Amino acid sequence: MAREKIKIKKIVNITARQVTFSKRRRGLLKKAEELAVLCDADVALVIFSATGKLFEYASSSMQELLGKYKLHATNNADKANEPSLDLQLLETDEIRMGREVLEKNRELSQLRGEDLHGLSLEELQRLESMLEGGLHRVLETKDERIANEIASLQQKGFQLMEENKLLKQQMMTLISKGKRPRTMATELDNLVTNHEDQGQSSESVTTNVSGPPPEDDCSDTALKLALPFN
Amino acid sequence: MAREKIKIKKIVNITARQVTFSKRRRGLLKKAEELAVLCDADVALVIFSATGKLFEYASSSMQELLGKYKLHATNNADKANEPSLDLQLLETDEIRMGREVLEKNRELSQLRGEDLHGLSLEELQRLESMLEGGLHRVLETKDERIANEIASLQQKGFQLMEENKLLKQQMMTLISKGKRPRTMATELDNLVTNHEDQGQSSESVTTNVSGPPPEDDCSDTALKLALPFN
DNA sequence: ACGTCTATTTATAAACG
DNA sequence: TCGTTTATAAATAGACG
Repeated sequence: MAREKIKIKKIVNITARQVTFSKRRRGLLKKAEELAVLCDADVALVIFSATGKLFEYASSSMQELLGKYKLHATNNADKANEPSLDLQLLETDEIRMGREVLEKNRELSQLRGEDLHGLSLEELQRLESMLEGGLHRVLETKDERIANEIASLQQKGFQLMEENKLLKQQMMTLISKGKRPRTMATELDNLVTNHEDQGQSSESVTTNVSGPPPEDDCSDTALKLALPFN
Repeated sequence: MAREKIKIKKIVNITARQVTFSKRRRGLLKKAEELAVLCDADVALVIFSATGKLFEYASSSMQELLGKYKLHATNNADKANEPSLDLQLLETDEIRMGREVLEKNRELSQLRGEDLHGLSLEELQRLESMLEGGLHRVLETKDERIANEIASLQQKGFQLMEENKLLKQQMMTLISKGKRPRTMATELDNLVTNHEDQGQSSESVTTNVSGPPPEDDCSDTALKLALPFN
C-alpha cells in the first residue's frame, strides 16, 4: 500500500517476497496485539514462512488458546459428525503427515533427477526451470560470498601491510637509538602506544594485537590475524 | 488511526470497544490472508471476543497448522524443559514425522534457492553440484524423450508416405481399368484388402482406416492418420 | 538481510444516519 | 448495532545504502 498498488497474489520475485514477508509479518503481529489490548480479546497468531520458520503471537498462553480453540472447533463439528471425532482427527492428521512426507520425498528425488520416468515433457520442463532458477540463485549467493571474502582478505592484507610497515619503523627507531629492551612487556607497550599515536584507522588492529607470542615474526602474525573468518 | 490518535490500551467505553473490535477484527483477518497469499506463508489466526465468540482464519487446514505449530513448540521447548511438557500429544510418531516434514521442506526451499543465507560456502558448493546433477539428468531424459518422439514421428511419417504411395497406385489402377464404383463400401473393401496383400507393417494403419469420408483426397487422409499421437 | 526514507495506499476513529 | 462518510494516522512498496 504504498508507492504502487499491488495485486494480492503470490509475489514472484523471491527477494521482494521475503522483504514483504518480514515487513507485513511485523505489521500483522503488531495489529494482533493491538486488537487484543484495545478490545480485551484473546488472540493467537501463528505464521510459518515459506521456508518453514515460525513466528507467533498469543495474547495469553498459546497452549491455552489452542485448547480453547479446539473445544470450539470440535463442538461445532460435533453437530455434523459423531462425537468421537477428536480421536479421528488425530489419526487423519498422522495419515496426512505421512502423505506429506511421501510427497516431499518424491519432489526431492525428482529435483535430484532420480525418478524422472513417469513425468511428461511439460513436467520435465517445469523441473528444468526450477532447477535452473535454484542453481542460478545458489551461484549468485556463492559469488557474492566469495567476493566478500576476497574483499575482506584484501582489506585485512592491506591493514597488515600498514601494520608491518609501522612495526618495522618502530624497530628501526629502537635499534637506531641503541636501546635494548629490558623485558618483552615494556617493549610491546612502547610498540603499541607509539603506533596508536601515528595510526588513524587502527582500532580493529590494535584490539587484535593484544598479547601475541613475542617469538613470532611479522608474517606469522599476519597469518594469525587473517584466520578469524571461515 | 484516524480522526484522533488513540493510546493502545483497553478501551473503557463498551460500545466503542465493540465497534473497534469488529472493525479491527476484519482488518486483521484481511491482512492475515494477504500475508499468506503474497508471501506464500502458512498463517493461522484465532480470535476470541471478550464475550467468547470465535473468529478464525487459516491459510490451509487449521488442524494441520496447529499440528505443525505444536511440533515447533515442542522442538524448542525440549531444549529447556523436560519432555513431558505436552501431555496430550506426545505421540512420538507424529512428532518424528513432523520433524521429517520440516526437514524436507527446508531442503526443498534450499534447492529452490530461497533460503540460502545461513549456509556456508561448502554447503553452497554441495547444493550447487546437487542442482547441477539434477539438472543434468533432467535434461538428459528430456532430450531422450524428445529424440524418441522425433524418431517416432519420422517413422510414422515414413509409413504414411508408403501408405499414400500405395493408395495412389490403387487409385490409378482402378481408374485406368475404367471401373466405376457401384457403392462406396465395395470400393473401400478393395482398397483395404489389396493393400493388406502388399504392405507388411500396416496393422496400426489399417485399424485407423475404418470408415473415412470418401470425398477426401489422399493428403487429407494422411493428415487424419498423423493425428493419433500427442 | 536490515534500516531508513518517502510517496502512496490502507486502515480506521469519530461522527452521523 | 450496523453502514457510510471523512479526516487523519498507520502501513507499506519501492528505492537506496
